[in-house]
Amino acid sequence: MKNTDWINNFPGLLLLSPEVQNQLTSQSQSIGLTKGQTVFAPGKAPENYLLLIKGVIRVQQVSETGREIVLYRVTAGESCALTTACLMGYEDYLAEAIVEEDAVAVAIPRGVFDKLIAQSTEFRHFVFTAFSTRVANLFRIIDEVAFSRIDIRLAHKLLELSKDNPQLERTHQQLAAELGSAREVISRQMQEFQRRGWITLKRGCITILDQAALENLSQSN
Amino acid sequence: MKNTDWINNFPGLLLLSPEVQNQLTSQSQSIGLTKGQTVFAPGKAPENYLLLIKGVIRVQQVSETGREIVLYRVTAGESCALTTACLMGYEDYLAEAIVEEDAVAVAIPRGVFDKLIAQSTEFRHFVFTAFSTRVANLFRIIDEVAFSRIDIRLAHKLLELSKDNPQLERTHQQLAAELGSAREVISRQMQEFQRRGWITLKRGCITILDQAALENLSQSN
DNA sequence: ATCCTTTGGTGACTTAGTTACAGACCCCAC
DNA sequence: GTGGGGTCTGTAACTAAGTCACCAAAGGAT
Repeated sequence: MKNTDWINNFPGLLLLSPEVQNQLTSQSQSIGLTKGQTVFAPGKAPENYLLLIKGVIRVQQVSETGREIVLYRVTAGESCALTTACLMGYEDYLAEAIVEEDAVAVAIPRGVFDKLIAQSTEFRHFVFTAFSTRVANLFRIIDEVAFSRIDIRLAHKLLELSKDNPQLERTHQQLAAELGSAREVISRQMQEFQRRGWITLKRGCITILDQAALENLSQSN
Repeated sequence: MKNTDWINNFPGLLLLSPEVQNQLTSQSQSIGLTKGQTVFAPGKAPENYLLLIKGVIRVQQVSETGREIVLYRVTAGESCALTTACLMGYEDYLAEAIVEEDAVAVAIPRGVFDKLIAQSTEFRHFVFTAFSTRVANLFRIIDEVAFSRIDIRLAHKLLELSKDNPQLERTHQQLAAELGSAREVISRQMQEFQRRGWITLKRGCITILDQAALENLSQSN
């Protein structure tokens, strides 16, 4: 990537001195990631600090029994902070990252990353902020999995995933994987939502009819 | 604390150059923490990076409905890495830390911490390693809460908490809070363990009779 | 059209969490 | 010692969630 405009996607990086920005752009390279590709997995260590310019990467955990739960998504303008940190600590890593929508990322080699961390307060701040956002998110997931009802979590997730358009192309199985639940459980809950006229179901597609009702449920503790 | 011996408690810090070690010891101060004290809580921000020399700090999450789950413990020779990082990112923080056994900690002011991170590769490595260990632990908790049976988790927790001596002074309620479960559930499971002759129960005290049996269960996926 | 795969529906059952108590234990005051 | 009050544990009935086994519908490929 000759073009260095990508840095504009990251407000936190615009605070860096021109000199540091220059190092970032000159000593990194952009890579393409295609849908379905595994960015990292237990035992498969990424060598770079990744900044996502385009696309979506899903980070999820898979249990021994094959059940899954989505931990978070990395979208354009965000970094893979958490995963990289884990690797810097040489911890065995239990999650995996899958490209959900074709993506372009800037890869910052470990050595450069390390140097920039040392050099730039602003870069450190950028990295740590990304870090703490993810960690706070993990805390929230623990809270939800441990203490929240599944109907509330499902309502919340439907809203989160449908953000802009009310058509949501997901299978019940995929939604179950989002929440770390079972397909049958999600199917039943969605039938109940449909019975109440909040959504309609078609094979592989959910249409949200009553967003307000879902919001109301999802906030009800 | 005039004495600078505390640094010996942290193998990772012994790798630092004498100069950096000197900065650490000269620009920090030790503080005493008494049992039951709140080290931080949602809305109560710690100002320092803490290194624990003695004692135990418990980090836990409390749900809106009052249910609790223990996330991890900081013991002598460890740091409060995660919490500090969260604060550096200015994230709203959902967990709280309670002193479980009278403790002594070295408090490194934020400014000094920041300077050392910039200066020393080894210090960075120390901090990131601590960090990633905690994050990996959060991943494990999510996995267990979402996918593990409560009897298996309980067996595991009993072993973890009883490490050296088979007498374990905890109430059922406390164990439930460890696992993010309910007291009645834990009571029932422990009665079952007792029925099988694995433990005996007295008010506020569990005695482990058959450690092997518990280990066997806790490993059975 | 037929076959096959994916997706969704259903009922019976197990496990976990909730609610609402009652009873046991323990410490302290008297 | 006796009597209370608080803490801790036991129990039963119920709801919520997850599991298992199976079937049926939808949609794509040949």
